Amino acid sequence: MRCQKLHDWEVTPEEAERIQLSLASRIQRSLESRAPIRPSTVAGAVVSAEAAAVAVLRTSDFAMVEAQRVELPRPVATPMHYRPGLMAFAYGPALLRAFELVESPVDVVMFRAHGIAHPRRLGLAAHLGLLLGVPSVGCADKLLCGEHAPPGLERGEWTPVRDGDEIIGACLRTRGGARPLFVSPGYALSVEGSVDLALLTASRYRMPEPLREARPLAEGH
DNA sequence: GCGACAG
DNA sequence: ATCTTGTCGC
Repeated sequence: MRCQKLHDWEVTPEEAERIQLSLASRIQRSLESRAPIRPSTVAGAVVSAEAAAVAVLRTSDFAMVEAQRVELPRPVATPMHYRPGLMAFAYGPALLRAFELVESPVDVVMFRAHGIAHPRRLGLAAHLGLLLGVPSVGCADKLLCGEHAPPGLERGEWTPVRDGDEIIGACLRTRGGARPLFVSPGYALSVEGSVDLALLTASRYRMPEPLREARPLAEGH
């Protein structure tokens, strides 16, 4: 996959936040097109302290058709250097190198991170979706910002995540009785479209299949 | 102002 | 990441 270069990655935290604010307006425009998506392939992208991994799955049978892994440069993502809200600046370069290795066509990407459910509306999933020019969704275990009511216990039930007047994501029950997942639009998808994609890709398990496949690639080896 | 804070 | 609890795989 090819990726657009819109800015430097080696920047101060203050500069990183300015970049996020300037890119967030492009995301906003991309969310206006709320065409329902019927992907034939979905990629999952996961990072760990050691590596970034991308797994490409076919939606017909959820078989993995390609996997790529890139080790992180040693000093970048140590806990000491990680800042909530700036995750993309810690892991973005390695993730994009993994995407550059991907040869298969990818219709949509799911990230184990937030999309627009972010203090400046540019979580890693939104940021990288924009640079890749591919619709994307963020799927996280816990909230970074915003408020929500607890969703019902049945699979498919969800409540909006709100920050002030804005709806920035969904608290979604992807599996009955299990802890909900926080889903938010990345690039070129609405909240409803993001919920639909999460439910399409997660059936037996709480976590969407592309992320379940990518996780051990990022951690293992 | 203080603490919490995606991975 | 790290900790704890609830998720997940047998």
